[in-house]
Amino acid sequence: MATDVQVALDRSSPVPLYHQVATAFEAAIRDGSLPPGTRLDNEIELAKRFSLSRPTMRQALDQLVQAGLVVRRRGIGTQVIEPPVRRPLQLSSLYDDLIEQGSKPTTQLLEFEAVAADTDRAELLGIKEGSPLQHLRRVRSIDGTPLAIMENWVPADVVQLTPEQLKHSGLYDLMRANGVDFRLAHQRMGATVADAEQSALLEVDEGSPLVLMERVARDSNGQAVDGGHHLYRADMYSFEMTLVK
Amino acid sequence: MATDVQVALDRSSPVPLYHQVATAFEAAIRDGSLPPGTRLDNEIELAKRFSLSRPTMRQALDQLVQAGLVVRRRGIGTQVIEPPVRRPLQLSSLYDDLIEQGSKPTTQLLEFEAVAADTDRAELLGIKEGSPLQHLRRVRSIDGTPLAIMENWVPADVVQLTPEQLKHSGLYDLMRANGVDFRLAHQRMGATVADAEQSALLEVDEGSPLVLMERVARDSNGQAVDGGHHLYRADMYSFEMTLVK
DNA sequence: AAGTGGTCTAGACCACGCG
DNA sequence: GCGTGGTCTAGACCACTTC
Repeated sequence: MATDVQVALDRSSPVPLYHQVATAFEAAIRDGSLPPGTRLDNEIELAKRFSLSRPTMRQALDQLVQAGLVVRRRGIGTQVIEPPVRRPLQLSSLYDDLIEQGSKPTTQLLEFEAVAADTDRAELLGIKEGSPLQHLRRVRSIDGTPLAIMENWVPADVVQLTPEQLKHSGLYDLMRANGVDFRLAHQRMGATVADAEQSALLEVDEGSPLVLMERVARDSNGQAVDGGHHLYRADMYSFEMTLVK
Repeated sequence: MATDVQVALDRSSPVPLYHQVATAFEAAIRDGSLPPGTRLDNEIELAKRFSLSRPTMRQALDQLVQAGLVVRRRGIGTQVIEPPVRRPLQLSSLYDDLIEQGSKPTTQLLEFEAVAADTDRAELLGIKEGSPLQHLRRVRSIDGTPLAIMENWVPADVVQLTPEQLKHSGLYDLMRANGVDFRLAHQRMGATVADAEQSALLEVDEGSPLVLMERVARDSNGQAVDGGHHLYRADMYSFEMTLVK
């Protein structure tokens, strides 16, 4: 089996070796060099080829498993999996597609104000009631078509935002640039229908389906740094994920 | 900081040591023995305490990170984060979810028939057009309240289902019992609104929001073993997940 | 019996955060 | 400077699948 993946390993790079290797394999799988069903060499052979130890090679392969790109079975080997099929009809990840095509999302800032945390917000973010928050409400559009209404609450002590900044950058980019180190997020996805105001903002009929996402993001201290409530047009957005056992 | 987690390690058990340790910590975190903010001992200390090597102890801690239970930072240490009401991403079915919550779901089998794969279905499952499939359509209720309309396509060569079995078990349980080894699933979530038939089945108003989930599950061979198209009442279902790093 | 991945060990050096 | 997690090595034994 030809598993001729080319890797230019840079041992002086800050990027871990296992990640360099995994990235190379991921690229080879995605561009078709390693078509679905391909059986990779065993990990000892691969480790030898890249002059790595077996544990390091394993760490790279584990990353591919986690990404849902290969399956591994003892006694059998490692095989490239069938990629998920994107159906052109119905719901599609138009947002991702447009981003890949080079379209630029634009953001309209509807509201930006300092507020005190009410009971719900305080509980959600794990902070004291009455704590100072920044509340923002935005509409994100792509090529002039509204895609989402995004409402966020950011604790004032995390970062001080300005309306000017928010017009030119995404919230998360902005927060990262200000030293916020996102580590994990809990999110919940559901569905709802557009009311009068929402339908006007998103340019859809009242009663149209919307994807609802609520998210709490935390930094490396475990401190909540953002609470988000987002509504997406269902005809322009769906959330794809790969679950690995 | 008192990190007095008790573990009865069984080295003769088929359960890996790192998993035994991780499970013990997970239990301690979930039951409050290790409240949020608790700082664990460093991994070398922990390894010594459980008589494990450092890599094995690390593997256990990595599992906790992956589950979104702790954060680790070099130079700082390992800290327990907010109480994990959320469950991690995992392969599951609605039936499994409900069982875990202690509820008693019931299933009504609307349709069960042998069909040949049409173009869409063949592409979705990665099989030949015209291949024999089992098509089923069910309504899942909980305590008498309809929760979901579930439509599935299962290749005939994967498992032979019977209507009788489907009334008493979840589809995934049934398939597992027949030797199907689920390994991964690709799924997509979106939103839609109930049409006349759907609203009648789910006992909601026409135009009510529904959570749409499409899923392709694969076994350890990478073969597609189920294609599902599920509609959930938005007022009774949402999907929670934890994203790490 | 041969080959595979899964687990485990006992070290080593490095990058980072802090005092 | 010190302690922390992050990375990497070079082995070992085992469980499982296939022939």
